[in-house]
Amino acid sequence: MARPKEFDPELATQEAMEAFWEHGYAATSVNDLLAEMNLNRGSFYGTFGDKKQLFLAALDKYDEQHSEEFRAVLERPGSARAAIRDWVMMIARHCTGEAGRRGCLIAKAAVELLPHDKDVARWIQRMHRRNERIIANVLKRGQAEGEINPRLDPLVMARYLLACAAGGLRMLSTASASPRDVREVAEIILKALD
Amino acid sequence: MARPKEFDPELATQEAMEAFWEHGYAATSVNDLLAEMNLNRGSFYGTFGDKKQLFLAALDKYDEQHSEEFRAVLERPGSARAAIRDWVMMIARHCTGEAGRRGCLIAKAAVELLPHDKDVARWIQRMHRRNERIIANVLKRGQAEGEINPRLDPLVMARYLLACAAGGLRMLSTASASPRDVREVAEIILKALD
DNA sequence: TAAGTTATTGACCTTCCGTTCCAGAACGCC
DNA sequence: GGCGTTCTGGAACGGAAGGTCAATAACTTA
Repeated sequence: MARPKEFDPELATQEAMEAFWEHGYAATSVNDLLAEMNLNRGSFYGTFGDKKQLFLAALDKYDEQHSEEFRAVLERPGSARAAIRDWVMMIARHCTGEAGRRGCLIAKAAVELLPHDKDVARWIQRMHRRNERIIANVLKRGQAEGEINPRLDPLVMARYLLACAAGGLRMLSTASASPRDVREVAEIILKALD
Repeated sequence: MARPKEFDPELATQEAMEAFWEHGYAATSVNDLLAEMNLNRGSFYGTFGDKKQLFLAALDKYDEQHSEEFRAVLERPGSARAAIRDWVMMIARHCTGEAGRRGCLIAKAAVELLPHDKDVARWIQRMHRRNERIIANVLKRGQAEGEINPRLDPLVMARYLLACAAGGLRMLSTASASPRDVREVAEIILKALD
């Protein structure tokens, strides 16, 4: 019973996410965002509150899209061990080429804002725990089915995999390592499952 | 044969480094720097050129101080294997408590500036290659002395250790993992040397 | 002590920052 | 077709950003 929006907030959030992903939080000005989102200031502040709230929405959108991709691999039926392997190799692929250059939005947010921003700190910690749990569950299944060394602690191992794959391989990409270099390191990471 | 500076440029660079380390590049304004360095604008621009040049100088200073600490452990005489182990555990210690909260200035610089800043990109790549070389040399020595599996490729292994220790453990610290969590993951990383 | 050089100081410049506000336009409902 | 409500477009805000500049001060050398 009022004038409808002329833009799609979901699509606009997507554009904002891409902009933040490319340039980081501080280096993306509201003007940049308006241009990328094809919005004017009134619509921007009326819909999204302010820059910070939009950033958190962009984090949600990023996680939504990427966690879905990862969970599809990790939680598929069949070999748990192969699922872990494919997940690590998927990250390795994300760490080279164009996608690798951009890095991971969540990691960028953590480095740029986490020490001082309590909202972002909470958000990141929540995601990290969730991811640990997802991987630990796959490991437990692999242990139950005899594919993974049953003497390993699933939660510690999940932490290891998450840190080395999501953190370590990303670091290689910032050092502009070749796809082959990244794959070689990924293989060593996976050896820990034996 | 002219008026001498009233401040110590080295000390001022140190203060600038701490400020950048704490808040990142973009979020540290020139005004912030002036306050931390106890300088006025004229002296600042006269001595350091501009914000960006000062940042590169701060990176140098950071590397100078920290690489010395790491090399002292890595290149000491005695067991190469123990040296690698102590180095990883030293990083683990750096990833908890107050130091862990701040993270690593170089990693922060990489994430914040690398995709778009060619100067920083070059700087980071140079450092990364140097660090790879240092670790690979220790690994080679360990292999020659029969302490480390001789079938491992020293350079690949160096990349692995650097990525997982300097990149992976740092990630745990951003997720505010406990010292014990970090140590457990560090132990798994070191298992790859067997 | 005078000349030459460099450091200090603080005012000042332009540009951009994130945000607010308001007049006008577009819709659903009575 | 008026009415209430929301959205749009853009001007305007105060302040902070990075950087410049000219006047003054402090030192060395001749």
